[in-house]
Amino acid sequence: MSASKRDELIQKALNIFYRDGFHATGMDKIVKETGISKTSMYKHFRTKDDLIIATLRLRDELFRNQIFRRVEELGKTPKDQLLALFDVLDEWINGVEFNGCMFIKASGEYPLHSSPIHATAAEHKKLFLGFMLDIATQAGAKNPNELAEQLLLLKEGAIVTAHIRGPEGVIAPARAAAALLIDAQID
Amino acid sequence: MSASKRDELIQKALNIFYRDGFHATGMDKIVKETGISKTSMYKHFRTKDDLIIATLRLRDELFRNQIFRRVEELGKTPKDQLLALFDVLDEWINGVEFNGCMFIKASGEYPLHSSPIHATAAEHKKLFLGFMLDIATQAGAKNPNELAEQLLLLKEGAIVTAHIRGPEGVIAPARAAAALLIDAQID
DNA sequence: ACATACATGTACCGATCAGTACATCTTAAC
DNA sequence: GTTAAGATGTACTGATCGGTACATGTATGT
Repeated sequence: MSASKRDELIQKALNIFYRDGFHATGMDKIVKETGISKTSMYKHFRTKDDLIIATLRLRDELFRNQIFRRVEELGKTPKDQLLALFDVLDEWINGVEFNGCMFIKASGEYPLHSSPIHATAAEHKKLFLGFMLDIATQAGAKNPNELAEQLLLLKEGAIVTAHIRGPEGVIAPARAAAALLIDAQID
Repeated sequence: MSASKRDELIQKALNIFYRDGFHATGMDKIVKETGISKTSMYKHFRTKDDLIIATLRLRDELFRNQIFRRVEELGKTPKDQLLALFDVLDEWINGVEFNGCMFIKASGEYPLHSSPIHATAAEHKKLFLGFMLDIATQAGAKNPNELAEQLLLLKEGAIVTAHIRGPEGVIAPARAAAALLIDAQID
């Protein structure tokens, strides 16, 4: 299977898993919706779980790159970027394809910490926290570890709440809370 | 089926769904682990989805009662109770049976807002927000709606993060953030 | 002993599941 | 034309899925 076919499979499978869930999506549905044959799929992925992990890794890469880029566009200084995260979240949760956090869903469906799928979701969160920590450090936060963690918790809470309830009335209080926390640590 | 048998089924099914997920749990597994026959199950629940909804409703009741009681035990004043929520969360996420939020999992596996299961999860969140709003109002918050929402977002973020990464280093920053937000609104 | 209510046990239905096997097709290079 | 690589299509395996049907067992009241 060519690399481009493999990438196409992962991208399309990602969209289906994100929309419908992991257990609720069988391999036959993926065949039907991607137009890629089952034989081809099993040429690149030993198991369905391996395909799921590949989709999570792609999602991690696309997601962090997108957020990083957007946050840099919207925020001129590191301090501004910390707050800009919530503007980026606002754009996302109000988008038509918003369906919550793929990693939260993955760890919900694969709850054991020993599961490679759960581990991949945990890895994403770790990387994202590192991303936040970098910016908080650059912004001169008094306790960048704490601030990064707090902003991450608000982010996760906002995403989950927007997914369950809908996006209304979620980002404004999150952003206000973030502003307060940021101002408490950064001049 | 007697009421007590029905309650037993719901309680046991709740534990299984919470531990293993909804789609990953078939009716035969529930039969095997509860010792209740399939015929009996279908005497009280038209469908598996109906059983899931019953487990979510029970979970909502037990959860809110438990949190409410514990928060009142740990916090003398409404202001203290707002912060005490995070101590209660700390107890929960460090417990051996902690497996994240059942409602977040449910809405993850049933993403459509039109799904009765998703709607039941959303209802729980709405009720919990109301619970927080009551305490914030009693505590004399300047903007109780905002404060309640912010504390809920921190709570959701803490739960989700503890489930994905493990409980370490989650509640301390959440609690510190909550303290700051509370002090900003309540003398 | 009999009737009734409650419950169990399990075979069965049609469908779907992950993964395998293999025949066949398409394209490209030589 | 031949070979090789990449891919499709689909039947198949054994298992599981939600839900139904029905025979059988148990407990209780009369």
